[in-house]
Amino acid sequence: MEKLDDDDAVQLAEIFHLLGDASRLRIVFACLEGPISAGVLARELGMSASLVSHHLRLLKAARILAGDRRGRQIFYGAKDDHIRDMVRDMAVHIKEEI
Amino acid sequence: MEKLDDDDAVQLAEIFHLLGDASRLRIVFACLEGPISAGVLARELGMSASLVSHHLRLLKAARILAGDRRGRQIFYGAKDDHIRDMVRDMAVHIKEEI
DNA sequence: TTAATACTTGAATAATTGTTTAATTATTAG
DNA sequence: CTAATAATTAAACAATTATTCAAGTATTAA
Repeated sequence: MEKLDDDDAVQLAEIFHLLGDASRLRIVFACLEGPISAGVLARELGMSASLVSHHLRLLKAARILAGDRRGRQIFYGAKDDHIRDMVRDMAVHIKEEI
Repeated sequence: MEKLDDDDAVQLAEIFHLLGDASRLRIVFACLEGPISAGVLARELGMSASLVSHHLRLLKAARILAGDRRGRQIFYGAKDDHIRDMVRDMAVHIKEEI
């Protein structure tokens, strides 16, 4: 890992870009702790349901989060363990740095 | 590492946001390979000198890159080893994921 | 000094994107 | 069935930001 071609750069940048918004990042971290419904996310983070939903759509599309419907609620969590570890590791790295 | 308060989210998001642009990401990776002048960066990446300079300013401000003047050229590289490792690790994680 | 090179800066533009508002779909309870 | 809850969607808006263009500041060579 040293070389980064143009397509890699675009793909990588897309993921970084998704994590590069404070609202979305807070949503992602809230989901890392365990499945949480869209409504509870909105309430706990103090965002409108609409805004949370918009961000969830992007995070789902990027396969960072996954939704699991149960009744009329949809619970969101990390798409898989690898994603969870990745996000945590990146946060650890950056927090050490600052 | 589980809790992320609002300030953390903003700070973290700022770094992610900087890496979340393909042009800037290509600049960062080019600099990871070793000190490289702004002009060579522009030529090799096919960007205008002005654009590269604007991006370098942001990356310097965030202490991701550092510049070292030598004659009339300024060579840019990772601010320190920790930054270098961090960026590489994040890229590795994400490339594994996709 | 002047001329040339290397890089930066500021202003303007073009494009993207985060957020809101209002309307809509899905699911369940009565 | 209707009413109520949970979430999504579309359109519009506001704000941010990537990029370009033109002018400006260092540094060195002649």
